[in-house]
Amino acid sequence: MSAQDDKPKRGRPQTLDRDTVLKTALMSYWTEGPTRVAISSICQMANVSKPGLYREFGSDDGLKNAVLDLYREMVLAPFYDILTSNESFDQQVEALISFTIQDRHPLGIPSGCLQVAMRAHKEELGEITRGKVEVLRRETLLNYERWIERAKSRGEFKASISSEAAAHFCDAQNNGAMRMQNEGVPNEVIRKTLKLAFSVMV
Amino acid sequence: MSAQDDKPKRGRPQTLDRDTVLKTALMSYWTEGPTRVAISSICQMANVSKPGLYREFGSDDGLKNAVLDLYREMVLAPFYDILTSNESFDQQVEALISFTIQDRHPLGIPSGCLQVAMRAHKEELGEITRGKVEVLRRETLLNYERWIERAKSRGEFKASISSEAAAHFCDAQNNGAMRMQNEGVPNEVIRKTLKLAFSVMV
DNA sequence: AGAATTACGTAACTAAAGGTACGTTAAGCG
DNA sequence: CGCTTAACGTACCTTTAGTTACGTAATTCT
Repeated sequence: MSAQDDKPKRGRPQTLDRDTVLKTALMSYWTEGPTRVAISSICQMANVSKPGLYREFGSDDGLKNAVLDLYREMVLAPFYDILTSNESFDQQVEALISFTIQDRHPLGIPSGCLQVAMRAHKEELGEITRGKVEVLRRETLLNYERWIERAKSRGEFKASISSEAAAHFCDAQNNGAMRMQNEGVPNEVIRKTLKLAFSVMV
Repeated sequence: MSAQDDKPKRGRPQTLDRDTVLKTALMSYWTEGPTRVAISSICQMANVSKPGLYREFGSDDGLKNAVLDLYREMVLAPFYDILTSNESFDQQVEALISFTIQDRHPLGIPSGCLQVAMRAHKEELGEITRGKVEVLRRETLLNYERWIERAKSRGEFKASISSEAAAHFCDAQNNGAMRMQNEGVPNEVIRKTLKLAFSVMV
């Protein structure tokens, strides 16, 4: 199991940089939309050949699936972290809002959310990617649910509603914020809608 | 201006039924998603030839644009009507929720909302359709805004938030509900999230 | 060194979808 | 009747995007 770097490599060494391809694809999908980026375009940007990419990821579907894994690690995990932090519930809500509507230009981060986009385009994705999207959706909802359960047990959650429905509610607010961002609604307006929405819980 | 039915028709009479094509396309786009239905497929279902359809609508873009007009008339207008009814604000809210989560199977209506789908796929649409989508988006927001202004002037609107932001908030809730419907969330859960959301306003 | 192995990338192939050229047909007009 | 007008629909064209066949190059093993 100790897959060290020193593999006794046989045959021509690989020059394709998996990480570069993944990051290139991630940013493209995020910026342009997951169904609007051609494999060829990714190959050009990442300076790899099409067969090279196919050797590494198997298919368009395989690539998107791998990109989602990366997105989960880079974006979703930090988001989830807020939900399990040691802050108070209303501090966490505040953190979620800040995370969501932070000014992204300076950070080189595209607007919107790749998960939201993938979910909106679910039907146009391959089988593997669709499966991953569904897994991430459930994971997201579960994280919200646990967060709310914890807040309830501390008496910090005010609304009288099932944690399941509350999780869907939070998810809807986040989706809405990401959509507004894509549609060009000013960040301040988005912030107000989120504040209003979350005010029913704290 | 009196374009009566009795046109002095010259040349071969048209057999293509514009209305049938529009309804067929509308239901297909609504059910499958506006970017997942091929022109050829609509032609087959509506029993028209491709050149025939192109003669009538000019292009894929023209067809989608015309379909949106029909959707506005068939679905959005009745929705807007709720916002201008003579009921009290909370009755209107109740009506909106009922309209949104009504059981559609018996009525032969697909789940989700074509406007929501079009907005989510805006980048993949032609210029004309994209324009129409934007017009409808503004119209929807404006209708919410007027509704809220009216409720405020009657003292029925409780939240202290600009009408603009409140309109975006309502729009987000509706979008969220339609997305949940597409993702298979039970109607009762959707109802609960809507109740929770709108509870901040009444 | 040469056999075995593995990755490389050019140049195709294939399918799907939007769109159209063009000969045909059905009407009114003179 | 034939001329004009206008819609009809078969059979194509064109582009785009996912995918791969195949000859070549770079390594390790014996």
